[in-house]
Amino acid sequence: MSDKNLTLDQYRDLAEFRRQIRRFLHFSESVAKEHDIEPQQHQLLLAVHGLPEGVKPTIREIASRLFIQHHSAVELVNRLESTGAIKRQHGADDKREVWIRLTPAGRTLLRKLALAHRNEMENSGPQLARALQLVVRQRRTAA
Amino acid sequence: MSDKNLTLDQYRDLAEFRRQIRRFLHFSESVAKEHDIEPQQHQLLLAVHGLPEGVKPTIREIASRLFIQHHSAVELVNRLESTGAIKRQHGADDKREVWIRLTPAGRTLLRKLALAHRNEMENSGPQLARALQLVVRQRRTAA
DNA sequence: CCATTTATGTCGTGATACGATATAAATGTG
DNA sequence: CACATTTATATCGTATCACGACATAAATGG
Repeated sequence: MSDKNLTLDQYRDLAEFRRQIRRFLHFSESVAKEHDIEPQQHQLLLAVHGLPEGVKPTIREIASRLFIQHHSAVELVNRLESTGAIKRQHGADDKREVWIRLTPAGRTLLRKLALAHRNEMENSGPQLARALQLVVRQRRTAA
Repeated sequence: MSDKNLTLDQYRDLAEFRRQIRRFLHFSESVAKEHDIEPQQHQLLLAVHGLPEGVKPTIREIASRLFIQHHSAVELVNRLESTGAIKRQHGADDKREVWIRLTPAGRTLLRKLALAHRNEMENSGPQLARALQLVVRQRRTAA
């Protein structure tokens, strides 16, 4: 099914794919810091605000969506709360839960960042798509 | 040219795109740690081995390709050298330069990781492509 | 009613990336 | 050819982040 070796071109395609991801992430980190927010905190804001319909914005849910442990999410929430971008709201139903709510300041901040990202996708989008295509294509035509 | 507002769906598409990137990176980090190497060190190995034809594997070149400062690359190289995955080779031409060379152990390690990534792309590839498409499409049909 | 599970929080640690700073080799300019 | 400048690498202290280990409180299930 899958060959046990890789050609040099396959390494290069993988490297180029990672490079494009890093290019995008580097842009994202720069924009975040220009707006005085740490990159990971920005991503938590986006994850909360971009939650699908009907999903509760709890610590655990967000941690799961960010692929981090719950206590890592707790720390991000602590920092975001201290800067005033979010506030904690204790669960009305289940009192163990903590619901994360963006403050007006948090929403304003996220909107600026999201607009910058939307614009950047005009550059990153095609480059990422191309690099991704090369990796996936090589995968299919291997063997 | 670009609207100053975003719909909730646009936030959700951006969030989903970031989620897919994080899913892939989380997989990548897991595989790296299973092979007893730190994620960033793995990426440096790949960047070196996947260098285009004729590009010198110097610290500065690699730092540029990873979008990090040169001294951050120095630290990664220090750790990789201490684990025996790479070795430093002083530039024959320009004695200031340090050329990074994978050791046989480093190449074996990278090959295992690259194979695992190539397989994973079968899952991540389509999911990433779909999420990316939604973000870029929304960008085009906005306004 | 109490053992267990679930949700969140605290603490200490290690990897990473950075700015500031340092050193050595190469280069340019008079 | 001296010497100021640039280039390539390295060191040091600091902050963010993610983790494992552990703790606490609320919900749940025999």
